[in-house]
Amino acid sequence: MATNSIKEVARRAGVSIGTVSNVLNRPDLVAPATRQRVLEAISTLGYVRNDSARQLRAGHSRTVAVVVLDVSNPFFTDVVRGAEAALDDSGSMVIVCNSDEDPARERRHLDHLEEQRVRGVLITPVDDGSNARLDLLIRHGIPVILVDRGARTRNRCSVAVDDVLGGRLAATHLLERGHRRIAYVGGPMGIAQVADRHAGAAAIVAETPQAKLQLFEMPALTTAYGRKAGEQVADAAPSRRPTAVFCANDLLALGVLQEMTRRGLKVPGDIAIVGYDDIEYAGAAAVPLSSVAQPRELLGRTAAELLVGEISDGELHRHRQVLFEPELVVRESSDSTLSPSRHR
Amino acid sequence: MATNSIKEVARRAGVSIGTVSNVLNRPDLVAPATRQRVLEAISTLGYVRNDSARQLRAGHSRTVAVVVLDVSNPFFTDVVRGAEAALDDSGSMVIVCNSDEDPARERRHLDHLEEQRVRGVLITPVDDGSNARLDLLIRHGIPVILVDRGARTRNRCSVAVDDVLGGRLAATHLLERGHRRIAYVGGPMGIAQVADRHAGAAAIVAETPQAKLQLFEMPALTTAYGRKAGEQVADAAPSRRPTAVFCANDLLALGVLQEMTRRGLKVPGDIAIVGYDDIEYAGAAAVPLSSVAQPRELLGRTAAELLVGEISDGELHRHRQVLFEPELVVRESSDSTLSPSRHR
DNA sequence: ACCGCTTCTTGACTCGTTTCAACTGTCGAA
DNA sequence: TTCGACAGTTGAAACGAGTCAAGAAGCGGT
Repeated sequence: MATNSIKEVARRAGVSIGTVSNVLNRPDLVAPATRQRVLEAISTLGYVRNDSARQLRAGHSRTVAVVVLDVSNPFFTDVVRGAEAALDDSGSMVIVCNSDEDPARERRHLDHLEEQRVRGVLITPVDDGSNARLDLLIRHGIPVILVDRGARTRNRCSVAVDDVLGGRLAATHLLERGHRRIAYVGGPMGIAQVADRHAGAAAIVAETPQAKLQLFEMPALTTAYGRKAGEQVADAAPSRRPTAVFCANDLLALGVLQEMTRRGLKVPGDIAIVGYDDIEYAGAAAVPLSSVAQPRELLGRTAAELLVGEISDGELHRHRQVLFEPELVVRESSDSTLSPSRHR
Repeated sequence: MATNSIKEVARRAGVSIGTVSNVLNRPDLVAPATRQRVLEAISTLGYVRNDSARQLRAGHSRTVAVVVLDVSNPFFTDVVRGAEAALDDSGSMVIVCNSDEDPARERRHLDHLEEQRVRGVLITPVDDGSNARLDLLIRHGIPVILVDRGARTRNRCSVAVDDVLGGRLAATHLLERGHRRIAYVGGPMGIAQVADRHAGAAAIVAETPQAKLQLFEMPALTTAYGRKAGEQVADAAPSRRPTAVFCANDLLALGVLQEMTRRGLKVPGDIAIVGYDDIEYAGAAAVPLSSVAQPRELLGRTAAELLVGEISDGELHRHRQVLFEPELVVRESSDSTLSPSRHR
């Protein structure tokens, strides 16, 4: 029962295997009566197509893999959602692989995916070292779309969000509200996103006389380090203390918010806070958090569409680098104008 | 270059395909010199095994599927993590499928997985209607492990967490802190978890004289409905207002917390709050949230282990139903004793 | 020179599907 | 009566890897 092949079905229906295959793949080629008989045989036998055999014949599978840095990160789960939505009615299946920021795991996944001859890979690579492995994939004929990493080389498509612009948006907003001493709480500057967001903010701040952007570089982008950063900011002498904090992600921002609340500093009255990513809980925080939102689903959807394009274009495909614009969502945590008197 | 088979390798190395296969699968059978030659051929050709062909021959794949209700839900991502950890060194690969609570999507996934002859399926089914489909899978020889759903029928293994106990833990805790008027904020009672948690709490409350559990049934388990529930609770006449709220999940609890804060009610002073699930942000809320924690990774890990067991046991496998115990994590939101004077 | 033994190596066959050239009927037109 | 056209149907030949009975080669002993 577990192993019923097309051959069994053919025997049962009194036709050849070719006909069964036709019923399955080009039903209109088969006479209605025959088709009926075959379908009955299929259902009484409980026959289920064997995908391995199909793939072997076809030379490739119909699955698309999404390799993410962290399955539990809402950013990536939304990207996956978008990709799924785009591929839903193309007959392909999406499988999600979790590299967990571990190069070895990523490698293992890519090896396995190549053995599976997947149709294509959407990936946020762990580091630049992945590039050699990805080049190999591409040379072996498996299209690769980079997600949230601008492609340095031009031999692949990519989708990303403009982090520099995100930094500019946040800084512009805070400057408009009258803030002149602004803190940037970030993670390791080795992370491109962290550095880019800083660069954008710094560029805008530099254009404003008397405005200063003070950098706090934390070891990781977590709530705990957010609290620590909050301490450092709050400990500054009142006359030099930043009146606003822009954080590289929302977890840091929530940490900062907690610490301010703990110390009885009012948000946004004493300190305004802007986060980044607009995670689900940003709006649900004690003081709803302003945040730079990225079009996450769109990112996944577009990546998938680029992939479909690349597959169907074949040889004459031109790789594209798509860059999306983030949007600032202003909520209570930064929504007050600093009275001029508060300066200096 | 894209299509290199074992045959190419054999030609290149001047051996037969059988020998190449042996190098790949039982290297010790091959003389070192030959092995070396084959390995060189493999690397100069950039040969990559074709998994479809292997699977076709083997009769089944080496992947295990996890079908979850919602990829973005931390509960499930942790379950996936656990399963991955357990299967990491078994040579199997984990793929994640997202049913998104949609029976049709779930069906499509299961169909596809069966065609792929996956080694096994860990699934939290959308509803009881899935059972027929799952029975079919099992009859076709694919082991199914139910996650977070007690198995009604005995033809499959399952892992779950005791939600009734979770309700008891929360209620016991609140009663011990002196609360007698307790609210249960839940979602649709059609959801087994919601009903079970209520049942547990109700049972304990019923044992305590003068204690009352008031039910607030919201349409969904979201922060927004948490706020709404918070309004209802707070609007009660002070003499009848609950002094504690037990929520069916943390999102509801965060909503309640927000609403209380908005109205200037002190948590836990005026109202104590206990949530459920212990999501990442529970501890990071404005007032750190007490919550009933489930051993999520353990759930996934155990499910995977049951699967591995079932595969290796073969015919003589006895299905098991594993039930884990949740744990109450007490944090600030419920951590104060109600003074007796506050009663009535 | 032959035997028995071990150590490698071979290649035809198998897995289940798709494909496609070839075949069988049937019908209408010339 | 023969011919082509057409609609269905057939079955052998792939696809790539794993298996295993059988064979080859080497070696020591008699």
